[in-house]
Amino acid sequence: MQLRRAGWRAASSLRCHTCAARCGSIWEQVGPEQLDVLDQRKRVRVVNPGDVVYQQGERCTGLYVVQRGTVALRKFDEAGNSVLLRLVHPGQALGYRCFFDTGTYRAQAQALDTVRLCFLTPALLRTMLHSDPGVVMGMMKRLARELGEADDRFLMATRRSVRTRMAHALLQLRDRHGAVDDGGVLTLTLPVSRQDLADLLGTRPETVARTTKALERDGVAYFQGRVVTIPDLDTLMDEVDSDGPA
Amino acid sequence: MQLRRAGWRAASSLRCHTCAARCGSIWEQVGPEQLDVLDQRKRVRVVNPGDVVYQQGERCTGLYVVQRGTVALRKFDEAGNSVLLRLVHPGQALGYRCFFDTGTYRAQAQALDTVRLCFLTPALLRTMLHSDPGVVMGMMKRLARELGEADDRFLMATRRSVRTRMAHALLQLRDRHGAVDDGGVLTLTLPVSRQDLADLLGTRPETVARTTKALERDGVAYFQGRVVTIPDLDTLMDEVDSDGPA
DNA sequence: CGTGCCTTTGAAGGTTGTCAACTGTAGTGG
DNA sequence: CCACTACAGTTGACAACCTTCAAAGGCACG
Repeated sequence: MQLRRAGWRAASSLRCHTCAARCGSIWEQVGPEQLDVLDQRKRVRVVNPGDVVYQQGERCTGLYVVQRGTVALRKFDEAGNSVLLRLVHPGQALGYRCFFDTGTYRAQAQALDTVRLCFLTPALLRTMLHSDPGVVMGMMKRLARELGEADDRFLMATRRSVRTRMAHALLQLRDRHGAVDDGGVLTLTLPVSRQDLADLLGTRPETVARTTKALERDGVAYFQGRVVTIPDLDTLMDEVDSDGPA
Repeated sequence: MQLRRAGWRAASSLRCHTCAARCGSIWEQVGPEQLDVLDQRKRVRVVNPGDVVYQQGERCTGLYVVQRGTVALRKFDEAGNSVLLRLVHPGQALGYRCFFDTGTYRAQAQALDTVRLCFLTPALLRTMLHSDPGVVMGMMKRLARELGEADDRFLMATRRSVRTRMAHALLQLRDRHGAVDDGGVLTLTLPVSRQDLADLLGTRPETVARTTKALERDGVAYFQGRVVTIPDLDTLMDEVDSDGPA
């Protein structure tokens, strides 16, 4: 069987009905019967930290949904340089762009930690799409939302300073990578390197370093490697608000 | 009838089967019978230059598809300042983001010239989505493609100079707003003001003025109001290529 | 312990944003 | 028909932000 490769598991190792990642995912509105179909026919794949889910340029054979962990989407140019496009978190789909459009992966997907993925063949996805109206709506909703986020990201990149963008990014990482301790201090563990962070913000590593230092100087956030300590969340949010409205 | 407002017309005034905008649109793969359904139940709306298709914040009542003309998507902040997010051309959907997601328009849609739109009620779209597999795939494909374009746009904005972005934008406008004369000279008519062009490029009007002047100085393109004359297309394309690969 | 890579730091310069004034143009009213 | 007004667009001066280049520091890995 083609799927018998490293990282692949039987579907039964993970039940859709109890999957935490399903909230907010494209399967949010799927009925119980269809969930059974999904359960039986999906495949689960586990990818180790740093390993590649798929390579840019590879032929796309189906659709992934992240169930656990964080995936980095990187784009390579001819010279072999890569840019981190964005992060993909649990509940989000992976590779849908080429699945529906080109048929070839237009970016590389790399696991940043131990990642668990659900894989759907085109046939299964088709079945899901046609059997349950909720799936279509769920997918549309997710794509539409990501399109909106792309707009916001463009505005953020072109109209705000790097410092503001950094603050914004930290706030966004809060949900997936943050934790609040007893004293109300927020600690978050960045899933990415400085270089990758620079790519996310649309700037250079040097500027990232200077900006983190500036935020430390002003008591907004403290950076030790990938661990960020934020004493007061409001101070961080003021960083975003104080730089122009909207 | 609610639809009896200025600009609304009966569906019969435009036949889907012969609609030029259908190529590349979400209806590209729709079968003849479903096209008849669409024909009968869709509504056509004509909007005059400068007039608003819908306002930001309005409740979304259905989905538009541009059949003719160019629509500007603008985002307003609390202070009333607006930013041109992007242009929407024939074949592209309008308002799908709020249709599937929030239910409220998150930007204003303004006609830049005389625009003809097809309007679908939620019920009709649902019918289309469920009756014809091609519609679902067509929509997914379009959304996926736009998502990819959003990524490219972000990379363009963060890693290229304004001059390069300007050249790139001119090339993109070529399809919809350009014309080549006998001598191989490309002439394009910008659908937007300098302020709007600045927004599209992610910069300021002053920088746009300086950049247009620089392109004229170097013989790449000549700007007279909204009319741009490009003597040699290759020279323009070199502008994009010469500034880093990919 | 050395090596290599990522990160940081410093210095310098370029690109872009900001502010202000000027120009041109379109629309208005006398 | 022309002056006036209003506003978009341009131009110039300047500053700030950010990038670039270079080198040193730090960390993980062999």
